[in-house]
Parts: sequence; structure tokens; C-alpha cells
Amino acid sequence: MIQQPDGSKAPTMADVARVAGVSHQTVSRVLSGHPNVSARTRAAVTEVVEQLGYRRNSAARALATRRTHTLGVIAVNTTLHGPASTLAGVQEAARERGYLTSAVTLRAATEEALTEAVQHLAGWGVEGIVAITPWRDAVRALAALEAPCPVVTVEGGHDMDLPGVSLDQHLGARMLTEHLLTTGHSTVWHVAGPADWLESEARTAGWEAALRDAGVEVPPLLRGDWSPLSGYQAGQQLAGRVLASPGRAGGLTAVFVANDQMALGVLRAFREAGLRTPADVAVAGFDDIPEAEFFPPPLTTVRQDFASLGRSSIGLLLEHIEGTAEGVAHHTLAPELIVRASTARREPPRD
Amino acid sequence: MIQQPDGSKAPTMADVARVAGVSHQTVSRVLSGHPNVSARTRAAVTEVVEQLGYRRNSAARALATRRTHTLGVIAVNTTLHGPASTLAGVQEAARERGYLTSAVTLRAATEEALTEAVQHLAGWGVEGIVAITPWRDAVRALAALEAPCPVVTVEGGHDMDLPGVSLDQHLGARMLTEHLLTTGHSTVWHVAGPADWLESEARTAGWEAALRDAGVEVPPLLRGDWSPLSGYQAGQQLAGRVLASPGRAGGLTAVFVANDQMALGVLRAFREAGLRTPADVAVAGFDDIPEAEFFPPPLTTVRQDFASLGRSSIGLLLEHIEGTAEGVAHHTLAPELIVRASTARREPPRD
DNA sequence: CGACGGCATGTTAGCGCTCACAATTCTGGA
DNA sequence: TCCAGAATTGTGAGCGCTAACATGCCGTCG
Repeated sequence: MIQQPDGSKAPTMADVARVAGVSHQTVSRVLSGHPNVSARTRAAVTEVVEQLGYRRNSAARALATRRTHTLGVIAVNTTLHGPASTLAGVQEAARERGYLTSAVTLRAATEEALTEAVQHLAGWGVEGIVAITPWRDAVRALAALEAPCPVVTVEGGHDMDLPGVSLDQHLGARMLTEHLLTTGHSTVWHVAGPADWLESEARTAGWEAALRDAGVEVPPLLRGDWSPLSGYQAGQQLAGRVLASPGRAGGLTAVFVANDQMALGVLRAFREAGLRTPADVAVAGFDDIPEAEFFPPPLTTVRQDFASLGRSSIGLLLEHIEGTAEGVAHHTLAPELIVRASTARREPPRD
Repeated sequence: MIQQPDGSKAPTMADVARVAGVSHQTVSRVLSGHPNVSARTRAAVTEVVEQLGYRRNSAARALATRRTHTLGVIAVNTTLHGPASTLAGVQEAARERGYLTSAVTLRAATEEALTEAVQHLAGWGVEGIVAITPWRDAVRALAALEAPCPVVTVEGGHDMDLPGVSLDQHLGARMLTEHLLTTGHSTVWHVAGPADWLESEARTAGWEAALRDAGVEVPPLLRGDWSPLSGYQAGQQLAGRVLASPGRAGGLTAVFVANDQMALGVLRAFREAGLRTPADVAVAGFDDIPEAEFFPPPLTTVRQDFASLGRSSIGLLLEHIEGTAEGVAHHTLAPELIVRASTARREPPRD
């Protein structure tokens, strides 16, 4: 029974108590699963609750317990695959644990917008906030804000004094770069994401570390803004370079693009320039968006388990809310390398 | 001042009243913008509020006013571009109007899951629900559920007795089909979405109506599940057909694919089969996802303003909550045709 | 000059629930 | 048989706020 007889207002705990012939407190005990209630009473109350379609008033509960059981989420770019998946994971995990979540989607993670978002959520009495704001500046601003409740970051980096969860971007980039090196490329070029994104930074660092460890030259960096268009532009530059020095002068035979969407742009630029992928230049992306498997050609990439990331952030947040957290913890999840046709095996260069 | 001095608990309205030397009711009046308060008093109270970092307790307010100012959103597939954008629009609009939103992301829109979601939201006292569940069955189940608050659907069709907002899918499909017919194709094939999706149905209907109006043959329908893979498979079938009858036997020179992701799959299948787009077969999609512009080749598609759709749903919902709604209204937004390279102009067939 | 209406403010009584404690009943062992 | 102690249930007092009414003050009009 979901419906409320529309004329009369919703039944209260007192109504249930009266009908069941017990005190309102006993009803409360039954509903909270308190152990010391006789099976008889419990059954009687439960039946009346069903019959009346009674539902506890969460506002009254929140007032009496001083617990709202509400969490806030602050996110940007929620229309992209990564943030959207993370958000879904956060919401599902929170719901399972008995919390209501409310998400605030920002257009830009300025300090002002962040402050306003935190104020908005604080006004609703959230007990904690998950911030999916992967910029160094945003995380810094958030840390400085001193919100009235615990805040955990997602992809917020490990060097701030805010607890957080991340996928190991550095490792993913390293795996990908090493994959390219072991499949016959003398070095790997890189189209990075925006400089102020922590994810971008970590991917670049992982790429560079892998190259250095292998003792190979680190080519100059190109930068995009995650969009297919910026990837396309970077791709045009790279293609120009390849065509200008046909003898593989720059060793430009493999490109690690910092996300799949930009990789799509790079692929298009290469195709337009008459470069074949992977025969002339291998291309790899990052994220494994659902479309990646159907790119021309299917894209080698690094899969990120965004849903687990979201769930994990809720776990960490609740530790803080419930006071069982020790210090400022950071959780890290491992990514997975997905090899597809865009980086097909290459013969080692002949001497 | 965001931070609460951690040791002591948050100040109450009574605290503010005491410091400002007025009654708590006057503080309440100031905070609610009640007109009958002297400027002097108002200023004094405002200052104390600032100074103490006071924030009204929303639970207490909800209890006293019997208004939670909370809305629920039920959505499925929130990781896709369309639903995610709609969700963002819903949240932003609700926040602007002073409401808190809480989203429940379902894995599947079964009757059971829907019931549970509505129960969950009802338990939190939401005053209304926006349902982004574009299946006929889901909308039917929702209508039968008799939720304890108003429910509006997004893309829920116009034939149920639930108010809703939609983009005009029928018109969009018609525009696209007519575009293809006027650019020299004798007919247009169609890869539809799943049969139980209302959007899919409307797009198919629009396509068929355009063909009939033009007095041309309606080719058999292929069906996918929105995924690139299903598009790929449909594309393989279509390619096989073209190659089997090189003389354009089936008039298969143009395909309208029901969404951009499947179109990506179709494009790949055509490319693999040696068919050129648009020279051999023109391809068009639907949705205008951000990647569509970078497909090989850039995809002609129909742009949908999901954000406006979301905002519009909130407008409608609030009309129902505030009692100003007249009957079961349906709002419709017009889509926009985006012509790109995948349907480049075609010479009229020579006789 | 006194009654009256409008403005500014205060007082009181809940909203529906949980907490702390009190009261009652039931159990088993001396 | 009686009583300590546990199990079960009830009572009263808020949680922090708003709605409704009550009060006091001013100027104004008959």
C-alpha cells in the first residue's frame, strides 16, 4: 500500500499505537528493530503499520535524533561517462547504507561555485559530502573551506589533507606505455589532458616514468582539453610531424592519448592525413568508454571501474561520519589494461 | 562563515534571538523575509545570524511546515549522455527553485524496482517525483503505483494519465528522413531502438510517416538495443544486403539509425565491408552526443536539448505540487536537425 | 479626545518523533 | 514461597522550528 487516502493526512506513530493498542514508543521500537519487544507485539504493530500504510516521518526523526542521514555530492561534468558512472556508484552505495543523497552539478569548479554548493548542502543538513572535482585548485579550495561536515574527494589527489579515493592513473598510464614499448615502439608520444586536472597530471607522470625507466627519450608533450575536437587538433599536429619526416625521424609511431574522446579526434586526424592506425602510428586512449570498442579501429585503453570508485568513496565517507576513520586516508583502485586493434603488435625495428 | 566551532553544537534560532535581543519568532520572520519587520530589527538579526554562522535546521522546518521541499528523481542508464544531461537539468532547475533533489538510479525499470524506488523516496517525504523511464511498461507501472505525491515523466509518452515532458522524437525522425529523401535518396532504411522504448517507437513512427507522406516504399526494419555493438551487427546485415545486390536493388543508399551510438557501429560495419559513407550509403543518427561530430565521417543527427527537458519537467512538477496545474498536461520540445558529412548531398539518380 | 486600525513584536502550542527514565510484568533460583 | 534481575512496556520531555493568536504601540479620524 503506497497510496495515502488523499483527503485525510498521513497517519502518525500515535495513530498506529492507538489502533495496535500499545504506546507510541513501542511502535518506535518495532520500527527501529529494537530487540526487547515481544514477538506478539511486534507482529501486531507490523500489521497495523501495513494496514494503515504508515511511514515514519523523516523530518521528525531527523529532528529528534539530530541525524539527517543525508549525504551531498558535488560534481562537475556529470554528462561525461566517468563522472556519471561514479555518481551512480555513489548513489547506489549510499542508498544501500540507508542514506539519502543529493547531487549538485556544477558548471565550473570555481571557489565561488564550490562554496555555494557546500552552503546549499549544509543548509539541508547533510552529514557528509563526496566531491568529484578532479582539479588541484578545486580540491585546495574545498580543503580551505572547512565545511561543517566531513568531505571526501574522488580523484582529488593524495597530497591534500582531505581524505579521498582514486583510481591509480599513474599505474594505468605506466601499464599502457609499457605495453606500447614492449610491442616494438621506440618511444611513446603523449597527448595530455588539461594541466590543472589531477587525473591528467597523474597520467602524464605515469607515462613519463615508464619512458624513463625504459631509458628511452621522452618526446615533447601535446595538450588537449579532453574533447574530441582538441584531440583532433593534436592529431593534426602529430600527423604533420610524421609526414614531414617520413623516415620515422621523431620515432613517432605510438601515441598515448589521455582519454578516449580525444583519442577519437586523433584517430580522425590521422585518417584524414592518410596515416593508418596502427600500421603507421599506434594509438591508445584511457577510460574505456562504451564506444571505445567501436572506434576506427577499436581502441586500446585503460578501463576504470568508476562504479567501485563511487562505492568506495561512500565507504570512506561513512567511516568519517561514524567516527571510525583513522586519520586522512586515501584509497586507491587498480585499473585494467584493455588491448585492442589500435595498438596491434609491431615488428621490432630492423637494424 | 561556514565552519561550526566543533566542540559546541550548532546555534539555534533561540540563540540568535537571545544575542539579538528579540524573540525567536522575529528571527524566523527575518529569515523568511516577512514584510512586517522594522529595518533596524532586520539588520540586527541579520548581523547576529552572520556572526554566529547560524543556519536554519531544515528538519525542524520541514516538521513544522509539513513541507520537505525535496524532490525525487528516478532514472535508468544515467551513464548515457541523454539521461545524464536530463538529470543535470532537473537538478539545476530544482535547486534554483529552492528544492533538494535526490536521484535514484535503477539498473532496470522493473515494476519491483520502481516500487522500491518510489517507496524509498516516499520514505524521505519527497513532495514530487520526476521519472526518467522511457519504457511503456515502466510508465504504465508508475501510473498504476499511485504514488503518494505527484509524478511527472520524461519521455514517458503522452497516452498515459501521468503528466510529462518529451522531446518531439516523431518530428525529429521526420525531419531527418525528409532531409535524406530531399538529398536524393529514393528511400531510407532504419535501424530502430528496442521495441519497448517509447523514444524508439516515436522515432520509428516519424520515419515511417515521412516515407509514407513521400509516397515511397517502407523498407523492412532492423532493430538494435542502442549499443554500438548492436549497431555494428545491424550494419553488417545491411552491408551484406548492399553487396549482394550491387545495382542498388533494395534502394539501400541511406540509413537512419535511431541513436548515435548504434550509428557508430553501423559506420564501422560499413567501413569493414568496404562501403563508403556517404558515397555508397548515407548514415544519420539521433541525439547528437558530443562525439558525433568526430565520427568517421562526422554524423548527421538530431540534437536534443536534454537540459531544457529536465528543467521543463521540474516546472511541470512544481505546478502540480503547488496546485496550479490544470489536468494532466504534456509539454513537448522541438529538436534540431544537425547536418554533417555522413549524409552529404547526393546526385538525383539518373534514369 | 477617545476609539480604531495597522504595524511591530511576543507568547503559546504544537509538528512527529526518539531518548531517558519509570513502571510493570515475567522468570528462575534459594 | 518470595525476591532479585531481566524483559517488556509506558510516560514525559524535548529536538528547533512555524502558525496562530495576543499584545503593545503609533497615528488618524469622527
